[in-house]
Amino acid sequence: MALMETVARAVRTVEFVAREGTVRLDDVASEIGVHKSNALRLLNTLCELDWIVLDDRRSYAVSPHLVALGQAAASGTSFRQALQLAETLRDVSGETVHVAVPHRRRMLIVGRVDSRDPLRVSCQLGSRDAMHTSALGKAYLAVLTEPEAVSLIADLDLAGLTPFSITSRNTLEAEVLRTRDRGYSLDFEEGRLGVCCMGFALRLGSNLDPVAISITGPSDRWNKDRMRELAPRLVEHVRAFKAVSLAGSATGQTAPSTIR
Amino acid sequence: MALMETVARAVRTVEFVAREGTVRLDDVASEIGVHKSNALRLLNTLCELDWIVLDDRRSYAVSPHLVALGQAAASGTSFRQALQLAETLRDVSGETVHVAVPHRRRMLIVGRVDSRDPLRVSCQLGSRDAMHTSALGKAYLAVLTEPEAVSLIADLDLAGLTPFSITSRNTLEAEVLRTRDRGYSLDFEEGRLGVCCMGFALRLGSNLDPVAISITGPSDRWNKDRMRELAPRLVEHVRAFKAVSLAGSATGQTAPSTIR
DNA sequence: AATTTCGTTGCGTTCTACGCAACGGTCTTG
DNA sequence: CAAGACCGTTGCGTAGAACGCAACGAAATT
Repeated sequence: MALMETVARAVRTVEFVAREGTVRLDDVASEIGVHKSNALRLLNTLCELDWIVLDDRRSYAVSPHLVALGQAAASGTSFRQALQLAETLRDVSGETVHVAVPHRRRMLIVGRVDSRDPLRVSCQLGSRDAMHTSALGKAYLAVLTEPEAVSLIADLDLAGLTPFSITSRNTLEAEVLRTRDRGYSLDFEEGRLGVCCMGFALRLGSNLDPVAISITGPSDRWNKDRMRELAPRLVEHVRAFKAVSLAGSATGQTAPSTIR
Repeated sequence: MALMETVARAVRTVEFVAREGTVRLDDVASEIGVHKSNALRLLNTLCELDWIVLDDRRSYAVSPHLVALGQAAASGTSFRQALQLAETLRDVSGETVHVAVPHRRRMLIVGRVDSRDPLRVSCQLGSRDAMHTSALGKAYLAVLTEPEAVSLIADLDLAGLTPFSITSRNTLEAEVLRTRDRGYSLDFEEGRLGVCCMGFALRLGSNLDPVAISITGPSDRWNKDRMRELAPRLVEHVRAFKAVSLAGSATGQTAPSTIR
């Protein structure tokens, strides 16, 4: 499988610009590792295609049109399904529900259904949580096979974020095992003080990366007791959803995507 | 200026997949106009770069990672500014405020601040309104120079969406002139029955496309009287914002006439 | 189990993308 | 205000990548 270099460079360029917010020509050239004349053609082409814009004569930024692209990605069939479950879980728990996928050893938040309570926890779309300090990450690790999980954990940087963070590989592996038995993951102020989470993971597509879902709330009310009280209902909703989802994909036929 | 074909093909591929939701190899090949072996390499490369995923062994979809990209685009400096103004206008008017940019002869909605009223109007991010039937479009047309506006209007498809839609070029040009004098655009059920809008446009970057902002509400309460009542305050907020924005970005220099 | 459909691979050729180096504009410094 | 530095831009030749072709192989369909 031969990778197309030019495409890779273009993609890296767009991601670089998006990450930096606003960049200059030489920045791109050095980041991508090409001559500046080539970086210019790359940028010119991407401008022509409306993916990048000249912010101020000599500084480039990503084009607003990419917002529409991201929106399309968030409206994909898999996500529509996941968000539907997320809404159910929000209604049952009353707390904010996040949807995330693994990305570069972290969990990338791609969807959200906010709690109706004014006092709530809500993460920004596009932000990325560490695997070992979030219910999202631990739920994801728990649906992987044992060797997959172990090798992934071996690659993680187990930096502590709060006094409750797991910082040892052995502890994390044991926690993942317990999560697998339990059927859902937990996070009591491991990622952020005052914030607790409960997480699930599901495989939507057959060979698609699993998706993680977490219920996030303030530690005052979204605590161990409350979770234990709601766990059976929440687990049941996830189970039922998995059954429907699998049944739908088994026959191969999902709803035809009518866009627009 | 030579355009890079491979990059263009890759971009067109991504946009095609995003538009369709889920596609097969041959679809891409015929859409892009290349041999299927080449389409395969394109898709393989984009998969490797995590921009596209295999949904089900033989159907491709856009990757969730593009959500993060779109989010980055929506967090750009220009947009943060525009959304800030949008929030002010929402608070003053009580209605939903949309932010849009021109894209392929339509107005692409890239930002939104919702009304706090449960009964509200709210357009989906990424959707595209026609220019001649929206306050967004008419506000945009009004900040263009006369020849620019005329040539753009000449290219529009003036299909009527409601009995109140403008469907004649002369009427539209006259309306744009009146909008320019007035300082804001209006839309009384021209795009959708029961929905009224009031729009503004501003140039944020020096040679960036102008951004349009509209205040959208149900015709029952967001009517001519209410708009007339609030117009002075709203216009003043927009004016003040423009002043701050210009002072911050440029030395007061107007955009060079040559774009691209 | 046979047939068709569709994704995959190797190879040779063409054309594109790349680096180089010189040019010319704009912003900075003495 | 002038001299210099900086940075974006352009033409050109070449190396190498991208492309089409055609055969292969694995599913899906009958």
